[in-house]
Amino acid sequence: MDNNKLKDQVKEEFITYLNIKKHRRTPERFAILDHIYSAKGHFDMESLYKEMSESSLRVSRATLYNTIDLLLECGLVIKHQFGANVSQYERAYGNENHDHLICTSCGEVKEYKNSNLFTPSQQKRLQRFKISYYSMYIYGICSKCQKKNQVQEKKNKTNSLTTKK
Amino acid sequence: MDNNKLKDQVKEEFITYLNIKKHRRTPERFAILDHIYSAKGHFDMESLYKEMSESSLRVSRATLYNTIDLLLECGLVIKHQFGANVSQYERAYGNENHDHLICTSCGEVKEYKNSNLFTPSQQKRLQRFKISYYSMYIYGICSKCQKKNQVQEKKNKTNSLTTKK
DNA sequence: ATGTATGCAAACCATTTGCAATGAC
DNA sequence: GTCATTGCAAATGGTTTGCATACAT
Repeated sequence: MDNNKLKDQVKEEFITYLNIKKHRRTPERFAILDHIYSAKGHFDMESLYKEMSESSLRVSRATLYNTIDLLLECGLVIKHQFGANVSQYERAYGNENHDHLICTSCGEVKEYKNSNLFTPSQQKRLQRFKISYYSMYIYGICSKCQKKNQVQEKKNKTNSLTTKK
Repeated sequence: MDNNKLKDQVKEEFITYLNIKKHRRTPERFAILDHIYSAKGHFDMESLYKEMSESSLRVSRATLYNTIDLLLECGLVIKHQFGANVSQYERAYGNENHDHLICTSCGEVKEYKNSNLFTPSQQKRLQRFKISYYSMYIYGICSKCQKKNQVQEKKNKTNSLTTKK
């Protein structure tokens, strides 16, 4: 399987990072990384905790948060805070580069493939800032909610007309 | 003053929104909008609360949160969650369009002017999503922290050499 | 007069922290 | 053997909520 290759690669990268930082290579840390790279898409801490509770190696919330911090620092995981109370995460590799469409009405988050990187002039202006990754959040109203709103507005109109009479 | 003109404009827009939604036009709501449009840049709820406590019309935290929700909904204020625990806000008008450079090392957030809008082909693909605004967050290491890290790494090297002896 | 909006304080809940026990080195 | 890491449970703190009072309509 192709995903196993990726898993090995990120594990290697994680080990290198742990060695440099002189952190220990615990089974919990590898299990968490492995689990995160078993699926694409967004996840939050609660779902990760529950999923891992049912897996071979159960880990505590504290360890989950600790390990996520390490994975964020070495760039293997990306963190998003779209507007809800819970932070969302996703693996950094094996996902296509994408922006996020966030509906401010229903909260739905959709991925939107968009591979426009920085132009040379932008790169130049950013030269002193070492980019590790970037996130584009596009807020608006999704098509479903637009329709819902239209229906709602029609209702309101009818109501105000009848009440005015 | 030019800013007063903007204040009047956004107040008008807010009134229109309140009327449509049949919300009341309370002095607190206008005071909060006015205060937010008195300065550029980011702010959080705590600083807004403290500043307004010292102003002519004191408002409670509850009202602050209620009103910010309204201002978000009608698009007069933008909300950011850069990674720290507190949400950051900024006024939507009178600020140049800008992206955000967020240093993952020290947490500093810098604005970066960047007026590249969506290309026609992107617009087309987004046609069913009604964009109200978008935020570009660029994570990385700022120049200051890069320097700090270099110094740190040199130290580590020296230490490991001496300990190896 | 009516019912929405405010202020206060308590509740909520994701995340962080303190500490004893574990296990990587 | 040493000390970083884990798991547990308690603490934290930004945000939300419930309810009595105030006030916009």
